Amino acid sequence: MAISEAEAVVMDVLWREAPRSAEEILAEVGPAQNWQEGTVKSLLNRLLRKKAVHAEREGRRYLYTPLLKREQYVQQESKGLLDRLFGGRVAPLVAHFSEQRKLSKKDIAELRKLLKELDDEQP
Amino acid sequence: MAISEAEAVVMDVLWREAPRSAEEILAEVGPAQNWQEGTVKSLLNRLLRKKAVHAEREGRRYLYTPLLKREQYVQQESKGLLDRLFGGRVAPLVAHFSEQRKLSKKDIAELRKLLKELDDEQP
DNA sequence: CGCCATCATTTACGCGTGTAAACATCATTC
DNA sequence: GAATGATGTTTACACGCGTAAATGATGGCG
Repeated sequence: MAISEAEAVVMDVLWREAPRSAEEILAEVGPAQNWQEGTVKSLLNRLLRKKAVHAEREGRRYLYTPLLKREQYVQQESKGLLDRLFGGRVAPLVAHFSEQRKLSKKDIAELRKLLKELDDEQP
Repeated sequence: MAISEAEAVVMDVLWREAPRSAEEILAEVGPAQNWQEGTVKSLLNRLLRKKAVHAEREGRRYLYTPLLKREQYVQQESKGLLDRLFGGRVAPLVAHFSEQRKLSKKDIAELRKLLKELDDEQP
């Protein structure tokens, strides 16, 4: 089963640093999200059930470690969107952002560099 | 309220051609999706409630037309993903697909063309 | 040892979703 | 004009999600 958006917020904390306790996660995510302790605990339990995190007892509490890798998650999510909206092809997606004027100078520079590298690697 | 994935499938049919009757929509989407008539009707009603489509009586049935434009929907969806996963920047997204070897020759060619055009337009 | 503070686990609840059956409406045919 | 068939509308139901309160377990303190 796919992990939900709220769950992904918790994963994000763990991807930045792990292992972490529920309390630490709450501290990092509570203010921005306005979540209470119970909320975070529930999300952690659902993530456990989905085998997206692993919990290891440390004294009185548990420390949580991500099992699902960020790269995997990003992969699934972006492939889903790409397939649903752009026929699975990257260029139309970029074209979309381009039309939308959502390409920053920095983006353009980086894209150029990226293409150059692809060139070099495959002459 | 945002439109759901199943609802988007119905919208897709309407974006390809509109107006259309429920029956026509079912004919196009039923086989692939394994949906029954009631399902499509419900989705249409929810889309009506969300003001994503408009219905106009034509004799005994209704003809549905999209109100939400495909471009708007694509915009929302892709901005959401971009913000959530790539800090709102396009280049990292493309880099991600590049690492994943998801860039086809065609993609690369098109991206190159796109960058060239951006160049020309803003000398 | 018994109680309090900490954690975690369970249970709850309203809401959207996917899916569809039940019901209502209305035009067409006998 | 009543029965039939085609459409649309209402209602239903299980499930995941966001959010949190209630309950349970456990280790430390007096």
